[in-house]
Amino acid sequence: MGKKTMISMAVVRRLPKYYRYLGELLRNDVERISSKELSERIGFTASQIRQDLNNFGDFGQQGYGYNVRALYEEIGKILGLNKHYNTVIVGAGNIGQAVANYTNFERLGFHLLAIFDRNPKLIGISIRDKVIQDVDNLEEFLKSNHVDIGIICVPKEQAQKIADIFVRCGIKAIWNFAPTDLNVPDDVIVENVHLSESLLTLSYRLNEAELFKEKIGR
Amino acid sequence: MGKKTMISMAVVRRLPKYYRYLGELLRNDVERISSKELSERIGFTASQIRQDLNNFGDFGQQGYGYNVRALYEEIGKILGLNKHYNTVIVGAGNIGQAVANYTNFERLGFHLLAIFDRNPKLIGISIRDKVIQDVDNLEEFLKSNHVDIGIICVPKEQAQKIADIFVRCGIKAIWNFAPTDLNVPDDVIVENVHLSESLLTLSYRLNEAELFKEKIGR
DNA sequence: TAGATTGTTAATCGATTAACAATC
DNA sequence: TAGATTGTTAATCGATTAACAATC
Repeated sequence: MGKKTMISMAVVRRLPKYYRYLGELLRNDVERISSKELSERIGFTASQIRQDLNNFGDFGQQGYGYNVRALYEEIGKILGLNKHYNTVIVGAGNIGQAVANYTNFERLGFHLLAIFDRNPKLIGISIRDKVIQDVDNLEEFLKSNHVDIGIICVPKEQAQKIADIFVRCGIKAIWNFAPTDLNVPDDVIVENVHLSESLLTLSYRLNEAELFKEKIGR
Repeated sequence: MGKKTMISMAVVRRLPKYYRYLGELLRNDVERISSKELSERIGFTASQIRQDLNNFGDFGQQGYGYNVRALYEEIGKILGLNKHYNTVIVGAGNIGQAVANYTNFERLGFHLLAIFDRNPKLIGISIRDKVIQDVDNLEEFLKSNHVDIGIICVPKEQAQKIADIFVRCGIKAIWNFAPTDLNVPDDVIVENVHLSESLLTLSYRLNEAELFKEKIGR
């Protein structure tokens, strides 16, 4: 009996962490693991682990636990890692170059097809065998190449314009590093990486105790 | 009357977004805004906005709404942006360099003191006027300089070792870009940026509909 | 079989939304 | 004052945890 209900984002965001921990267990030749043991390592409750996994199927076995390799592979499939994705990066500045050079993504099945920038000083330079192309060629490129994921690494002022091109060319998933929110149709998925929001969260937490000490004093 | 209760992370993670939107309004010379108007722009409900802000104080005025500048500044203070932070980056690879070059952080009050790496080819090179130093000098440096935030951009195998040095030298906040979880004492805050988890979340969502189509077929 | 551990239901907890009295 | 909009309480919704029967 299949469940058609969409999975909550809270669950989805834990999946990559399961995958990472199971990969480590696998590399350490651990064959089986109970939700209780995994709980102690990963820091979620055993109950939550069982609930999470049961969203996708019955991967465990009573009295035994979970087979590490089988579960690792199942979660890999759930995450879509049995597939291959073509990506392009737009913006070859610091972050664009960092993402381009992160070879681990290639290993996971994310294949970088091309990099674009509008800066003449960068156009023509190679990053990992990819010549940086003029962003004016982006739309044409997307029309003649199938791209699954568009990666935006341009300044925030240009981000929406690039997103519009992506949408127009049928890209359904955008990985956005620009510090802004993108407007896209409902069928296009945007995953944001907002570094400065992460840093501000850190500075908030660093000051939190103090913040409320002052309040109490009032 | 001050509230001493800690704020939930759900609320905290929305604060930087409020700050960003208020900054934009300010730049567009918007003087006042109601929770309803802000709701339409930022995408949170008006009710949630009022609840969130009331965790920190009474910033609004009945019948008027919120003064944009005042609220912007208040949230800035809440986020700790009225203070100045010294940071160091360990790991001068792609991500380390990208973070070092992100000058916007400087503008927010995060001052980069030094960059470290263990690669002799990188040691001695300058990034934004900072000479990359040998990581063997890290501990000594931290003992003679006050550092608020340690930024980890080394491969995952070395990340815990660096975190241990940070903790030993009294650093209370770590911004971790290594794809691993760090073990630190309770009084040390870790903020993770796990790029590959973000990418896997994206690929999950790209495949979600399909995943459950298959399930139903069974 | 007995012990272990899952899958799953029920209970709890926390976060979001709705409603409205207070008040500018 | 009348209208608008907050601050805040109450209701709802969703996510996590606890409990335990099912079963390997």
